Amino acid sequence: MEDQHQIQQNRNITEMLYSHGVNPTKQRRIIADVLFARNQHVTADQLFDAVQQSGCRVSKATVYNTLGLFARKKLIREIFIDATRTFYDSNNSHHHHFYNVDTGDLIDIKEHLAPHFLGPNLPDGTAMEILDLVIRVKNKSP
Amino acid sequence: MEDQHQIQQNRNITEMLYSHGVNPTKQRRIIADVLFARNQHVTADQLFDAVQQSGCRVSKATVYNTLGLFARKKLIREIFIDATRTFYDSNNSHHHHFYNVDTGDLIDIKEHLAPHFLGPNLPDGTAMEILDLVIRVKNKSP
DNA sequence: CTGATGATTAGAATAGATCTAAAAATGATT
DNA sequence: AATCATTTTTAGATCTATTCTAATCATCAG
Repeated sequence: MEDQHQIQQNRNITEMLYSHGVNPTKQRRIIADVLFARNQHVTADQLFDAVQQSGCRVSKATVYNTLGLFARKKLIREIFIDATRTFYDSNNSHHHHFYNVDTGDLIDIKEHLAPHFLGPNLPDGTAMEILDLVIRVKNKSP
Repeated sequence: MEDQHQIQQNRNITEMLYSHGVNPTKQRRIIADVLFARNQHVTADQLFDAVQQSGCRVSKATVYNTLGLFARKKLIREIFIDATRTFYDSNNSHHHHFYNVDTGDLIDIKEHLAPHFLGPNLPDGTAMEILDLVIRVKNKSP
């Protein structure tokens, strides 16, 4: 039963990698497995630890390379909080984030709430510090 | 005439520092002078170079400390592009940014354009890569 | 099997930022 | 002016997230 579920999970992950143009190597499947186990925000370091804990051995360089690759292939999103905090978000759907500068928590903003920033929709017990919006653009190919 | 303007500029900067609760020391005035000479986006490193070029000597540590202080005191804004790119924006008014991933340019978005992101308002010759919105909140003081 | 290509790895290297401890400046008090 | 406390600056060391390097390993077409 568990095995059945695990096999299904592996198949899904392999599919997902393929469909995003990522060659599903062993390490990439391990990393994806941990990363997509649930929607979550992780740092490269946290993910490295989580992979270790799962009993598999993947080097830290591979974790960094793979997260970069996944982000480039739009499997996941990179979120730059500050110079020492880069999160990876396995939830690929259109949404934004609250970041609590006191606690370091990164919290999802449901997309439909986005127009209501100025209303009373901040997380309980928090006040807005600053809203930073960066739109990354790229040069149009000619 | 130039001197007169410079004196006025210095007075303005001293005022500005005071009014934001920053003790206007020599180095801080030098840094503010270069930083506010025009609205601009600079990295700590670029600012350090610019200060050098202006003929004044301020250590790099002081540049970092001072930029951090100014940001904390809301004289300027910190913009985190990625793990190795932190910009400081001397334009304190309410606005956002385009970042060109190909060129590394940081370009202002006029606030009133913000609701029209999806329209044809991107910088010429560019296409949207990703829109990242992070709202930084802090715990309400009890 | 053989060679080519791509992936992974450990550890070194890099770079932005921060820390440290000492020196210098400032300012208040006598 | 001399003393003391406080703040600021500084050079250099240190930290830490990330990237690089060069060697090894895996995969697969022929």
